[in-house]
Amino acid sequence: MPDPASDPAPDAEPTDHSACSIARSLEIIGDRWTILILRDAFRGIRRFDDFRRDLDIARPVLADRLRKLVEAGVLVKVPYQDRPPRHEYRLTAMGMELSPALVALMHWGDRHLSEGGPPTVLTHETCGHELEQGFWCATCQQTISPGHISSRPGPGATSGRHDTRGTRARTA
Amino acid sequence: MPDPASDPAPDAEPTDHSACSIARSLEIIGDRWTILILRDAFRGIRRFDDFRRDLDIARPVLADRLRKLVEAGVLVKVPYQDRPPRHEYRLTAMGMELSPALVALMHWGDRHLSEGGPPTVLTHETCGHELEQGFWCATCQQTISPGHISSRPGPGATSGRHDTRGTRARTA
DNA sequence: CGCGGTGGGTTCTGATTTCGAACTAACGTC
DNA sequence: GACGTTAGTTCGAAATCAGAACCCACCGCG
Repeated sequence: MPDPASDPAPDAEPTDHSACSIARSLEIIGDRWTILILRDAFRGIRRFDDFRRDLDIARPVLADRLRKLVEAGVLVKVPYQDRPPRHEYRLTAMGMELSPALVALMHWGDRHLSEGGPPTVLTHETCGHELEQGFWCATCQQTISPGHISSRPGPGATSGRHDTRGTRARTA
Repeated sequence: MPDPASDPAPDAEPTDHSACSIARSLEIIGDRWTILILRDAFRGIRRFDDFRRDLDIARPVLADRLRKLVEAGVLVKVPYQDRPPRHEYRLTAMGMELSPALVALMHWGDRHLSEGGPPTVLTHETCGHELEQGFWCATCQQTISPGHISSRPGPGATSGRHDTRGTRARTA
């Protein structure tokens, strides 16, 4: 069980960034505006001007980010009227699968950056109770705490180990 | 049960960004380099020069990002020798709690951006089986699919609803 | 003691990017 | 036919970036 605290500096060879999924993801959504655009998309915003108004973002920047997101397959342009050709931007399935990442970011902000009371809480629609985001072992049918996670790097992974768990809060 | 697909453009009033946890989080980690630095930190890298070598990042940029992360409380400087004063950068508890976000990003990249084989897989340390990241209802003792999530905005949340689920892949 | 090497930076450049304000364009409406 | 709406593009100013050089404290070496 590797523990970063007892394992000072494993390697120094430059990581091949093109082979790291995080780096690849960041090439698409690694931009402050882009993530806020996606957040708005999850909130139901779809039209150019609504994004612009809500985000108070410059038009060229918005146009650029939307274009890139469409190119990447995260959003699609769906026409909603013909005779001035107008379309809206919708999340694709690929885009929707970013939801865990957005939620994780929101939770982190909630926990550590908010002052005054509990912010957004996700609830189970059928029972109404609070949900937590975590890791689930389908075989053992139980949730896993970060301390019990190993990683097995596949072909597309960064070289070597890639612990995403932490050192049990010992470092703080 | 709000569904973005049947609910075209809910609002146009500008969102108060300072009141959105995602926006607040992005103020700290909303930067390509910053996230890569954190990824490295999770991999066990701790020293200035190791970050620099691994990321191939310019010194001033690295120094700036590390300083900001320390200011924000995501990293701490821990001295590891005295007589040339040297220190390493370690994740705080707060920093470690970014792990779900990083993992979500990695998973997304793995699923949608990787070519050729399955990349990094997280496994349950005790049973060895593959883990999935998801939502868990502690009351019902079951995982929840994105379609069964509601959100209840608290004081620190964005105004109104904040669906993080999507429109059941209908949009693609 | 003088000299190079190392870790951890800062300061100074220019080159990119990013941004916002203004303009374009196509259409609908009064 | 002047005006508003939607969705952009073009253009110059401003922030950001990378890179090279420089600094400093220390260590080991001869």
